[in-house]
Order: sequence, then structure tokens, then C-alpha cells
Amino acid sequence: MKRKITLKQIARELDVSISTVSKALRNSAEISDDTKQKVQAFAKLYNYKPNNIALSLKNRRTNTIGIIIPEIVHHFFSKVISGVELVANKRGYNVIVGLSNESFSKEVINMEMLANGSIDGFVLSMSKETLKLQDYHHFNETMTQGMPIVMFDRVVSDVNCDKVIVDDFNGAKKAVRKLIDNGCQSIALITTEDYVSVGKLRTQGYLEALEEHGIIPKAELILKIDESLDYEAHMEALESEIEDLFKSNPNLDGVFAVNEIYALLAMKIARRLGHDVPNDVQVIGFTDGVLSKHATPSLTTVSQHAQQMGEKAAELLIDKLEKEFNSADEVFQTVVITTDLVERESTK
Amino acid sequence: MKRKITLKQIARELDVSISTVSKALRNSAEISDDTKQKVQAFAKLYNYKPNNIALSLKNRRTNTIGIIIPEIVHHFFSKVISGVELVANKRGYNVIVGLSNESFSKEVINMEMLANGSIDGFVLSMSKETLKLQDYHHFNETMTQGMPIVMFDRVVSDVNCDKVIVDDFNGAKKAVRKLIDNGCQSIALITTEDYVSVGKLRTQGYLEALEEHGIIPKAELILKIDESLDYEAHMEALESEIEDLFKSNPNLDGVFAVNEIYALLAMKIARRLGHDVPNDVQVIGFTDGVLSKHATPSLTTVSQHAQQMGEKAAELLIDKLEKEFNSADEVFQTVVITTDLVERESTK
DNA sequence: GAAAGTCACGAAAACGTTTTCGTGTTAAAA
DNA sequence: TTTTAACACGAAAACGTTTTCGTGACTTTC
Repeated sequence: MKRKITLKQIARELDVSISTVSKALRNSAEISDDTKQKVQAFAKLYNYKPNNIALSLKNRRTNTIGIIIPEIVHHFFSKVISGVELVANKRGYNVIVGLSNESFSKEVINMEMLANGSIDGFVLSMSKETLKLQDYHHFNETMTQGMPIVMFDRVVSDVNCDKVIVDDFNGAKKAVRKLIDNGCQSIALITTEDYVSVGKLRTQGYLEALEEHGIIPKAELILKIDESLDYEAHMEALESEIEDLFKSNPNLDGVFAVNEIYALLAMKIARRLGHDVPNDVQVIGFTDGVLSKHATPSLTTVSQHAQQMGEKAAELLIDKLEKEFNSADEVFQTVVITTDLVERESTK
Repeated sequence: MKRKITLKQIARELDVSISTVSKALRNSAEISDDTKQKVQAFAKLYNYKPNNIALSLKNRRTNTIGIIIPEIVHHFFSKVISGVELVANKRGYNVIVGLSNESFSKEVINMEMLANGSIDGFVLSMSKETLKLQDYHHFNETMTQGMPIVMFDRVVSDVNCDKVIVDDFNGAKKAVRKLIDNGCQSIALITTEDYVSVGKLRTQGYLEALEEHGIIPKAELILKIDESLDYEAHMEALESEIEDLFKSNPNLDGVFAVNEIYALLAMKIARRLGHDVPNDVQVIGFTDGVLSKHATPSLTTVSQHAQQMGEKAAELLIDKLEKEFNSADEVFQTVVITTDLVERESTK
């Protein structure tokens, strides 16, 4: 159970000073070739690697970025992590993850833990509870302490930082346009409560697309789901609501859902009620998920390019970290990732 | 852009020594109540938090655990992370993730990066390439340097460490038994190449269940998929192979697949060929995934309890980290997580 | 009134690096 | 021969903590 070897030990063994060892390993011109060879050979033999913690302390930077997300068991978020990790590693950074579980307090605690020296900056997406409470002090405090933040997907204009967002509005618009172009006359929207910014924007896109084509939106075609219930109860409530939707609107021929699950559920219920997808009812979802591809019929969706979001967020953060002269001329950018409509079997 | 405040700064402001500040904040009896109050008030005002890096260096432990997985965009692995994170946080640890992308060299590099002081121990699942190459030197080297490792899911007996595994053998056996009990006579197996240990064990479970019931396994009912192809090519090849399977075995009435995708594909093809699921063909998959639940018909599966695996792995690791007197009496345990058969619509 | 004890605090080392600066030795220049 | 320059190396500070030990100023005790 021998510990990792340190400069000090090498120095003692070779009867030179610590400074000499350090310099020899970094190939400093100050050190004679003889000594260099001796030291380097010894270091290689004992597999010396500098201690990251000591380096971090000395350099006051950890080369680690923290990522805080509401949950990881979610295709979108794990794909974002994947993107962050990709460019982080490429640029010599590690990634440390914190999960908020959609809880405000866990988000705060997690950020505080990491902000005390463990990382150089954050990539994060806010929890639903934070959005609801509209309490953003922890973000602002973190930033005044000189730790940059890049937010993605769920953002808010009250926090002034770099952001990477999906073009939710236009994505939704494109999807609903597609339904209209495909001949749908009566298009339902299944969405979340408005405090989740993305839900709101997608709803607006839906409305705009209808308006564009001179269709008057009907309140009874819009289903806003309260997500505060637990999962099982939620699913059941959701299912019966969707069923009601179909029953009370017999000529419904299109559904746009703001996520994958809602879309799949809509398809399932439509078919159970005897409607054929896509011939009687066409369905489009919003997501990057794996369900859409493997459903039968497979689901047409608005793709969010989650991985690309992660990559871009990491780029922004690392760029900021490595730009030394961050004088007061702070300028924050918001990058918009455009969406693609991936056509599959649930539309004509 | 003011930096975080340090003990030194507080000391200077209050005109006391660093030691006094440190002790006052930790409520040492050495310090007078007056001074304590003064210091604590000041620290609170400026929101002092000790620097983690400095603490790590001093204590020679980071309270961070590293987790290395082949990929994160995978329900099973992200669920494991979720479990690790849960207990890690509960016990005061952070989690830092590394992705190997199923590549041996990325696994090695990632481990080396983290092993140099960034973390106290590893939770990991080996990459397929590592399993294929059977090169485990990096694991053993890490351990001889005093850094404990807990492996999960994909393990190998050549590495001596704590392990958490799924009871693949019995899980598979249970599933196939179920099919037999439900009246299936001709049961196919869709599996991976044998070098992935879990694939091998599940295959054995399948064979054993058949044997138990006096059924002689037929080679033409066993499909071993080569996963080295890229995803799209893979899917197509797979699809035609499964189609052939059904066509050349017209009386096929049961399918056991070692993962979710294979199972879903089997259902899809069966239905396309005019078989009803579950009346003509019953299907069972092996997984914890989200596809099974939302498929139509929903898929009966062997549940692996991924989150529980993560929790257990983290427990094992932290226990080991916190057991000081780790003299030569190292004893490694292998925890087996039992599986559950989750019955859904794809079986009778 | 001297010895002993208590109290409240500070100095310094340690964790493992990197880097600046100083210094002794040798070789080159005057 | 003397001065200067080049060379090779070491001492020490710094990053931010915690902790051991020492010490001066009082207070108590006999």
C-alpha cells in the first residue's frame, strides 16, 4: 500500500534538492543534462505524476468544470453531459457532476460545495423549483466571486451570464407548420405549466404557427399538465386527460407534444380509441430521446441537439476561463441552437 | 470580481493571527468568547468558506470519488451514477465522472488523470475494448498505489477488488423459465458476443433453464450479435438477422433478448410478419430501461436495479475509504444484486 | 512574594508543487 | 592574475488550511 511518490522523495533518493527535481522534470535549461537524465529516469521508473491537488492550490485553478443538472436519468441531460465531457477532455479539463433533483436547496448546496475551490466554473441548467421560486441569488453570488457560469436550456433573463438555448419557439412553430401542411385542421397541444420557460416558448410557437395560417386556437385543444404529482399518479392523470381530449374533440387530427412521453402516450391512446397514426391522427414530439426512434410507429420529433448544446456550453465556459484579461468589459453571449424536424412514421 | 476571502485576509482585517481565526471558526476552547464572536461574525458577513483544495492537500483526501463508465447516454449507466451520487452526497462526497466511450486507451488516460490526487477512489465499469484486450494493468497499478476500486456490472475475476454485479445468470434463467411456464416450446435467444461477461452469463442462464425442462437447445435459435459495427449498420444487420430467425423457425413462440433494443426489435419484426405479441410470440428483455415501459405492447423485462447497484458500489467504496486500519488483511467482497421479473404486456 | 497554573493567542510546520532569486564553482575574457 | 560571465544547483516563498507547541500575561495558591 505504498503511496504515490513525490518530488521530495525523489529528491531525497537522488540527493538533490526538490527544486532541482522539479526543474529537471520540466526540462529546464538550468539543469545539467546529466542530472536531468538521472532524475527523469528515476521518475519514470517510479511512475511519478505531479499531484493535481497541489498544482491546483498553487495555480489557483483546478482545470475542472462543474456541471449541475436537475437529473441525470434523462436522455437530454445525459447527452448534454456527454457533449460537455467531450470538449472538456479535449481541452484538458475534468468534469464533476452535481444533481439537483429539481430541488432548489439541493442546487444551492451543491453549488456551494463545488464553488469552494473544487472547480473553475459552472455549466448548469436550473431546477424547476428554482424557476418557480425565482430565487437566483446563488447564481449571482457565485459570479461575483469570480466564478463564471454558463446556463443551458432552462435559462432566465434575470441572470446575466453566457447561455446556450434551444430555439424552442421556432422548433415548435416548425412542427406545427408541418402538421398544418400535412393537412391537419384540428391540432392539439400537450404542454407543461408556463413557469418552465421552454414549455412557455413551445406553446408560443404553437400559437404563432396556427395564427400564421389563420387558424384560431381553441382553449379546449390545449392541455397543460401539472408535473408536481408523483410519476405514477402523473401518468394516470395524464392518460385520462388525453383520453378526454380525444373524446371531446372527435375531429382531432394532429397532436404536438412538448416532450416524448406525452407524444407517445397520445399515440397510444389514439390507437386505443381506434384512430390510426398517422392516417387519422398525426403526432409530433419535442426531444432528443431514444423512445421516439424505437416506438412503433416511430415518432416524428423536433430534435434539440443536446450533445451540441453541451459542447457549446463547455466551449463558452473554457474560453472565458482562459481569457485572462477579464476586465470590466464583461460581455455575455447567448447561443441559440437551431432545431431540426426529424420525420418518422407518426406523420404523413 | 473579488476573490473568495481567506483566513489570511480575515486575520489581517481583525488584527489577529491566522491560527486564531482558524480556531475561532472551529469553536476551539483555546479562543476567548469575545474573539470567537468577532471572528465568526466577520466570517459570516463575508461568507467565508474554507477552500476545498487546501483542505484536500492538507488532509490528503479529497472527499471525491471518481466514476468511470463506458458511456453516459445509456439508461443503465446514468441510473447507476444517480445511485452513486445519492449516497456519495449523503456521506459528504462529490462525484467526478469520466467516460471511456468503450475505449481502452481513454479508460487508461481518464484513470491516470483522476488518480493523481483528484479523487480518493474509483467506481467503474470496464469498457468493452478492455474486456476484449484483457489488459487490466491500470486497475492493478491504481490499487497498489493505495487507491481502492469498486467495479460494477462488467467485472472480471483477474482483478481483485470489491465488485457489485447483477445476477445475470439467474435473471436470465427466471425469464426463460417464465416463457416455458407460459407454454413456449421454441424459444430464441438474442445475445452479444461472449467476451462481454454479462452476455455470456445470460446465455448460460438461458441454456440452463431449457435443460432444466428437458428442452434441447438448438443452435439455429441462438443469435449472437456482433456489436463492432456502427450503430446504423448494426441495426440493419440485426433487423435482417432477426427476420431470418423468424422465417426459418416458423413455430418460434418465445424470444429472450439480453437487452431492450434487441427485444423491441424482435417485437416489431414479429408483428410485421403477422405474429401477435404476446399471443403468438412472447418476448422478454433484460434491462432497466425506459423503452420497455413505454413500448406498445410494453415489454416484460428482467430488471437490474441499476440505481441500487450504484448505491451499493458507493457504499462499499466509502466504507473502504473510511476504514483507517487497512492493514494487509484486505478482504474483498462481491455483492450480487438480485433481479426482478417485471411482467408487462409482451408476455401472457 | 514566589511558584504554579490558567488563559489567550501566535509561530511554524506540514500537505506537494512551481518559481524567483541567490550563491558557489568553474571557465572565459581582460 | 584578476574580473566577469556562464553554469548548476539550492533556499525559500507561495497557494490556504489545520494543528502542535511555545510563550507572555494574569490569576491563584501557599
